[in-house]
Amino acid sequence: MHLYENFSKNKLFKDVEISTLRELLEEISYKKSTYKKNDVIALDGDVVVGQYLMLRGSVRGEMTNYTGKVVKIEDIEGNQLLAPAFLFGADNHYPVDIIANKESECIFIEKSSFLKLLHMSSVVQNNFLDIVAGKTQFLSSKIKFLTLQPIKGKIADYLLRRTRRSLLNTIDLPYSQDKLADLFGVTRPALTRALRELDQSKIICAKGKRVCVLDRGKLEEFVQ
Amino acid sequence: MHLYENFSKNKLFKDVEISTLRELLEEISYKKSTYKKNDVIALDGDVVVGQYLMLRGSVRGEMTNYTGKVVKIEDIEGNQLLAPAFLFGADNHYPVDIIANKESECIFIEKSSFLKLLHMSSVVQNNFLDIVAGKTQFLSSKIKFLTLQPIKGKIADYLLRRTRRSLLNTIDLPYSQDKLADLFGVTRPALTRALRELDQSKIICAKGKRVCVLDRGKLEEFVQ
DNA sequence: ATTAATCTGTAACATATGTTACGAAAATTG
DNA sequence: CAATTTTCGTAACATATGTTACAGATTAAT
Repeated sequence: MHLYENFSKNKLFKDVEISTLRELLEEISYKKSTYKKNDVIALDGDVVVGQYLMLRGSVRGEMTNYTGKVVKIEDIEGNQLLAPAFLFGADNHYPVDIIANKESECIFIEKSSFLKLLHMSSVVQNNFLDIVAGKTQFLSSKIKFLTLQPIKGKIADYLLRRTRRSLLNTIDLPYSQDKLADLFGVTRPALTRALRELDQSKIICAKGKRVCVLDRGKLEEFVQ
Repeated sequence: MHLYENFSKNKLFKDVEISTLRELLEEISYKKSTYKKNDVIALDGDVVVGQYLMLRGSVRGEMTNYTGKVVKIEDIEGNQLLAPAFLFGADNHYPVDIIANKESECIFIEKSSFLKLLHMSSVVQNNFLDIVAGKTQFLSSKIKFLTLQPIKGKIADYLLRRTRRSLLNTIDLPYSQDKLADLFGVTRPALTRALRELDQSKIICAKGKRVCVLDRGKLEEFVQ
């Protein structure tokens, strides 16, 4: 598969024909990098001088403080932009550490080239605006999630969202409890404790990574 | 002063000549509303069907949960956009309650008109992108502020930022402790307690709204 | 100036979560 | 399969913050 086809799956190029995309890309310069698991792509505070487009793989954005507390903000999988909102606006610094979850491949486009790209195509420009707006929306809900509810609320929120569409009430957690604790901004023993208590109250049945929602109504009461 | 001059102070129209602005505004329709103190401009969850531009006044955006816990996200003063990132992207719902702090005046532009406005002027379009990006940046730092540090860290962060540029180490808090507690996402007695403890440790001197930083170094240790 | 409303300091107590530590279970690696 | 590493369950204890309540201080309204 040629690089263009990889590019074209990126949300930035939604509704852009491959032929158009080829023309666009011929006008700008970019470079490709490959990252191994746990490689650091960018550090919190680094100056943002261009835009990363992920072609394949998985990376995570996480915040840490001096004491080592971690809050994972999100996993970014596949064909996305990294930190899209930080090339513009007043504060051009990465807000998180960006770290590869597994072998990943990115394209880096310098700001001047990226601006050119946006100016050449209003479709790309609109896509970019949608992406940035989506990021703001994501962060808003993240604040709600992180600040407005205690641990059981977060568990309930997390489980209910992930079993909403499936007919089954059972899911396999995609993370270890340790990672999930980072996502919730709490410690691992606290998360385990909360899971155990929900299990003992027969609201969920949690055995390792497999979790089954037994009483949706009661679980909903924890979401705030 | 004519309405146009009020508009032109809005960040959306940065670097737009008044004459150009007049032409732009003649092409689109909008309506003006006035709000009294504590009037609700939009509620969390309402569908976003257009863009509010504030012309004067002060409003706040705050999140609440069912139990009444409040987290004030920000005060928006003067010539700004309200919830700019929520007209685009996938989730077109207000993420917060938007409430007038005092008598305020807004213009409402429906989405179709607003799109027209963006398409008519690339300067306006760039400004809008900067505004949305700035919002994301603001929310990122908000997450750090709210989740990564305990109360004294928040106080330290707040005080240090506000005395950084001033030669004096003294500031008058612009809010009551009650409002400040909302901004920090904590309860008022907890905030008072923390302030008192910092006062007793001679790190700050807090009497009512007047707060003086006595030991910058020690205060910085609380910021994480 | 008086009254009413709001704000501040305080305290006793409840609760949620963090800290640290350890062994058992499970998964991964050689 | 055995060895190693990671993950999970658990517990005792520490700490931060929430809850509720009340009185004195300050500010705003009449």
